Amino acid sequence: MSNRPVRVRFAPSPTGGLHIGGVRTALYNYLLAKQLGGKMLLRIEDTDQTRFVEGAEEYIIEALSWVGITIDEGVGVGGPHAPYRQSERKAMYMDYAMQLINLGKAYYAFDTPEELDAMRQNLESEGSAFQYNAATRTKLNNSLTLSEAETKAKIEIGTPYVIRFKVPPKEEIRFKDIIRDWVLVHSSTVDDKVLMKSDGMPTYHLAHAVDDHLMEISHVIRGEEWLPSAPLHVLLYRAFGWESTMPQFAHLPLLLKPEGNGKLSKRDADAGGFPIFPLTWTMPDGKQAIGFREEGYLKEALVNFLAFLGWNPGTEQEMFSMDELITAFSLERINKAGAKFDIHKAKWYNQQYLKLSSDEDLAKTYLPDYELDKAIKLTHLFKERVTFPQEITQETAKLLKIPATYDEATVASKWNVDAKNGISAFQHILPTIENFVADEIKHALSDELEKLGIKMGKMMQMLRIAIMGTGVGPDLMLSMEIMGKDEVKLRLEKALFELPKLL
RNA sequence: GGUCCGUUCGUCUAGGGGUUAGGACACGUCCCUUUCACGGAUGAAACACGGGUUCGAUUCCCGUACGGACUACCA
Repeated sequence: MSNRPVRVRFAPSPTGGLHIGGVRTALYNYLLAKQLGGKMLLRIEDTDQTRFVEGAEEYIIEALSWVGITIDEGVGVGGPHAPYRQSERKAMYMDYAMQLINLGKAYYAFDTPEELDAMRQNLESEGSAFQYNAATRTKLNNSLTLSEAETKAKIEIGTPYVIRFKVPPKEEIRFKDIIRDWVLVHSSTVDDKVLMKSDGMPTYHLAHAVDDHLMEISHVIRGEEWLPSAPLHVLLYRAFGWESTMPQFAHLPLLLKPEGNGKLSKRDADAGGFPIFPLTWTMPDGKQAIGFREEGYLKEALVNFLAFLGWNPGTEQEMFSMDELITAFSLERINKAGAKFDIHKAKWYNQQYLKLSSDEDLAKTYLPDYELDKAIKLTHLFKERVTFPQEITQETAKLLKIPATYDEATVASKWNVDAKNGISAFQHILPTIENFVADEIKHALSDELEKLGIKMGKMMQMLRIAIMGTGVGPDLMLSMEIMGKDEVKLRLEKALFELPKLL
């Protein structure tokens, strides 16, 4: 059971944009597969036709590929167990369900959704919950209470039915979860879940168990929301006689709201001003939910951040490339408790990875309209000051525009005789600076100021205002170098004309 | 309500019967600096509570509290 080849799967439903928690689940699956030389499968669980959303599958594939999760087998790439879309495997699930019926481990049920709802509501008003199980199934409308002939007749005339699993009574279900260790549940608390729906489609429970078995999945790594139904799944494996090859389970801690309590939702993301989808997702109604990619997150940063939400290597290393994650990862080091989603850390990672990116690469993609040399200089100027790469574009645009206004508060406090004389002096010597580069500009300026007895600190702030309009920004000398002598001359003239008017 | 899972700084977490309970993000202060940022240094900041077990419990056990997930012919 544990020495089988490692085969894991990510099995999302195509119901919309891929939640960031799903990306983490896929990532953990991928890390384990790569580390152990196994295979990563992508299976699309589209058994609920009512929730199917056009484009979701393509989106999932693109999202995984963007973060660097490569699929060895599955939708989009094919493989020996094709098809990998459950809707295309529809016919076989009924065969498996029939197997259980013939074994007496499943039965037909004719109760209508309305009848069941009514019973639920009734019991709920009394403070208890309805369960379709050993205690109630003998009183309900199913093949256990009907005669064989009656059942047959009902089916023949087309009465809608479902197939339910007959949970064995009085059994301790014990299974080992890699993250939570042994979990013990009594079979009396698990319901006779529907296996086949009346539309002929299997439910998740049947479909995933059958597929995981057929696809020889070795580890089921999924969210904690599946933990309560895991006992049912174990029972299913037993009923089919597949227990010896049952996958190992690992139920991942949930991603929680940044503040307050509960599962992380789209709402929280909107409220917190951060994305919840890896890529921008366009909803059927045309509304868009921005993605991490479009927001400016680098995939390396997202992956590193996500990997650390619920897992850590046990060392003090914070930065991990995908390859490093693959070697360091282990299911045993995953936490049990849910992790609050704090976007601050993601931004920090982004900044770190941005600093690590090459100036040239960034320049080419974020400043494509500039001559490469200049673009590289600009990138260098801004790279370490911003969180997102597109800010390089924005900051560049600001830098290269002659200031329309000047920061009045700073002008009010810094404009003095020294500043005025210093700026004028700088304007005068400007033509004499042959090689207009940062170092030369700085030397020329400080030499001149020394002659005049003006301290550099007395006028630098005002010089910055004169050139840039604002009191804060990147290295001024470098900025001037990039904009060029003529531009600086122009700005000084304008400033000397405008600034006195502000007093 | 029932079942299951969980609980170390504000957040992500390390650790684990005897520790000054460690790191990272965020925050404060200082240094660097023409400003801001980066970087460096530094500070504040945590074992939910109550019982056991033990020479000793944050660590093991049991309760309680709190939180979460699930409780669909959704996944």
